[in-house]
Amino acid sequence: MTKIPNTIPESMGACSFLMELGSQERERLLAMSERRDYAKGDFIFRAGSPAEHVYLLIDGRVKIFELSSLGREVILWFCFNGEIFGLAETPRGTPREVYAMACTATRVYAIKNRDFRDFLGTNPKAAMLVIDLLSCRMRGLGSMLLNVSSEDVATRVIKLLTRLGAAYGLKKERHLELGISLTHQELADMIGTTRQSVSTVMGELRRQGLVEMRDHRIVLTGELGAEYHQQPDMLKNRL
Amino acid sequence: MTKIPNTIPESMGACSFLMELGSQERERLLAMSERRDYAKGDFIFRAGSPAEHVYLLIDGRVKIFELSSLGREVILWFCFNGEIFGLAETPRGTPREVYAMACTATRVYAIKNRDFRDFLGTNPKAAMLVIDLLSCRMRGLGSMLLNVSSEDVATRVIKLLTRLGAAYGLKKERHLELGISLTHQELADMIGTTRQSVSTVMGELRRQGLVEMRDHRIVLTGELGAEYHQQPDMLKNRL
DNA sequence: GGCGCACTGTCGGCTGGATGACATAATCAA
DNA sequence: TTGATTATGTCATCCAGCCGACAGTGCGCC
Repeated sequence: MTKIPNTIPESMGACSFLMELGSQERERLLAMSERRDYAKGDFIFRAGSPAEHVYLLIDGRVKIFELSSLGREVILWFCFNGEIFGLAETPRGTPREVYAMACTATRVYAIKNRDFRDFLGTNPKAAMLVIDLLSCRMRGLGSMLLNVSSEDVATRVIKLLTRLGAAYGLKKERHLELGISLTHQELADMIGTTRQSVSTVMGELRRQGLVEMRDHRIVLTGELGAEYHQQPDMLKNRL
Repeated sequence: MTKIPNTIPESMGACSFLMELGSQERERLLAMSERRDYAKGDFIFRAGSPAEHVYLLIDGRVKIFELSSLGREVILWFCFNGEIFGLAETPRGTPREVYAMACTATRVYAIKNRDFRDFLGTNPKAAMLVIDLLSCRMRGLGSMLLNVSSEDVATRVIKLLTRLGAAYGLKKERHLELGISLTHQELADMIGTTRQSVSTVMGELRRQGLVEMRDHRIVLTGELGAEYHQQPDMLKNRL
């Protein structure tokens, strides 16, 4: 019932939540929550709407993003099994500032703000976990900001791949296969560029033997797959 | 001794920390901390160094930033009296990922990670404050990311001014004067552009009567100063 | 005073990358 | 199978904004 599939990459543990809770607390949390299912493409919440719940992601993939004034998506991060999202606007009760959309069929448990707050108040360990989680996401946003605001597109793609590799990579021999499949459009929305530019860069990287595709998954090979030990010339200062 | 000057704009209360603590907890915290003074331009910590303390800012202004591979500064935020910083790397004990530099003569109280963690563990209210704080900063970074990755320079400047106005603005008659003075270079580093571009845009805004300078402080006038009630044509979709 | 330094204003030339367009897969539904 | 939809590869065009340069201004310091 509360099966948390162990397909969650270990490295994500840092940002997972359910797994880090003791089973007792987990049960307590789930007891005060309400199950909801969403189809691919459904919004779980939208910017501007009141923030009344936090969400535990049980199954599926959720995209957290903003919309620019021209309607462009800016993806802040993805959520996977066991992660919690919808936290940031909770404390002050301000309206949502981001969108959360199910990328696949998705099951979540929704918890009322007030209940969650009470839970944290009586659960220092859980509160600490939330602090860790927010810190982790903050650092992520910080490094995204660094990327977007002062690196060229090729660098941004490489850094993004590296980051994804660190977060969702599954080791295979000497390679690193991303456990998730993303479109060029999604990659572009994560680094503030266009689909075309991503296609071009990915083409170059493939030709240089740095990435390849295996059934829709990106595989980091060669220097990119080898855990950043030495940096080849073309990667210099880009990781 | 622990005087927190009331020059702190009220709107910043959301992100201030010391002020929100009860005086008892405040004393307890300060008791376990160590005072340190920095001159303008000193680093309080650097990216790469071990993260051993969190800091309470008692007096002065601190700039939190990253460095791009080309050596460009990317300013994440500024800290003012009463705020806490250096939190994000604390939980995992990972090295610093950002730089903290004193912009003016600065006094801080440094608290050992472990002590701070214990403090939070026994102080649900303080833990909740930290959660609020991190959430608040996360949302800030999110909106910065939105800006940088998909708006043009003029829009980014206007949005930045608006945000600064909301955070640090002091109401004067029909105007909004920023309580801090920033150089064009600093503004540029906050929105991922160049000093020249900022100068140009600020010139335009001045000519259009949207901003003016009063003894080194930026003053938002006209539509920009009037608290975003109606949006004039040129601001449409930019706020 | 007068020197030095840091900040601001402005310009012209150059270019990275956005845009739009189109062709080719690959995927899915019926 | 067939048609529709979505993802990818590639190109020619164009322009926002970066860069380098230089002049003007204000301010602190000796």
